[in-house]
Amino acid sequence: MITSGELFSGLGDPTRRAIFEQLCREGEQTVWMLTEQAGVSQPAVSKHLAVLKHCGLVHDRRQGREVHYSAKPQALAPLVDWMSVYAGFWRERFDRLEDLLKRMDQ
Amino acid sequence: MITSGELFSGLGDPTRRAIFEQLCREGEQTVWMLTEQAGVSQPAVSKHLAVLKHCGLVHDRRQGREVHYSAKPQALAPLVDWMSVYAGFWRERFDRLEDLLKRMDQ
DNA sequence: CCAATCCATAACTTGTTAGTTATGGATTGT
DNA sequence: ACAATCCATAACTAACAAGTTATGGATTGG
Repeated sequence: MITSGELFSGLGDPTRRAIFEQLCREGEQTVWMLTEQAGVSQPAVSKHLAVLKHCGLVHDRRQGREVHYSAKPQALAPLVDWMSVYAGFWRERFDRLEDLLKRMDQ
Repeated sequence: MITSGELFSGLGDPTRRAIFEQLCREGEQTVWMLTEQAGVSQPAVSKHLAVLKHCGLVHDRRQGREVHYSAKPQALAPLVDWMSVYAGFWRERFDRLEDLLKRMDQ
């Protein structure tokens, strides 16, 4: 299982977070599409995607010579759990999110 | 204002996160108490505390020659907001899926 | 007043990581 | 079959971050 720690450091890098955010916003994207936006080289993007994949934050689907990546926001669940413990103040706001993620788990 | 990015990298380090968690769990602590738990030298702890303070995650109160640190979980707010947005992308998709399933039932 | 304590900063070392270029495997189109 | 495209990996470099020891300021106790 992925820990909140791995997710924190996985999303700690700005470029990597931007890639994940783009996948969330715009849906499935090829490596090349992500590279155009990222402002870094294609191998750099591939490495970031490997890290995100290890965290379970993205899924890849090969189609011909293209690889399509998509976001898996459910993988944020351990972060939600961590936050609900340490951000007691926002307990209520988070209960709703937790419910949603649990429904997805089923 | 502190961005979610600064919080992600601020909490990305395991030692730093452990310090913050200890402050959340056990309340106000001196630097020395934190050092005993942290497993690293006192200057290392001080540097981590400086980072956490820059993120607004801790507050320090000097009393004599001791400095008491305490957690400020409210500073996690930008992270909560970030999560709401990007866990929300999942919800939209889930809703669309629900719609689709409903239409298929008919 | 002097020694001891608590902490922060400075200076430095080292390990990690994000970036690069080079390359090769797999696939497609001609 | 061949050239071109898409992507991942390897190998390397450079930058940063986290650790160390050394030091000094501030405070307390004797």
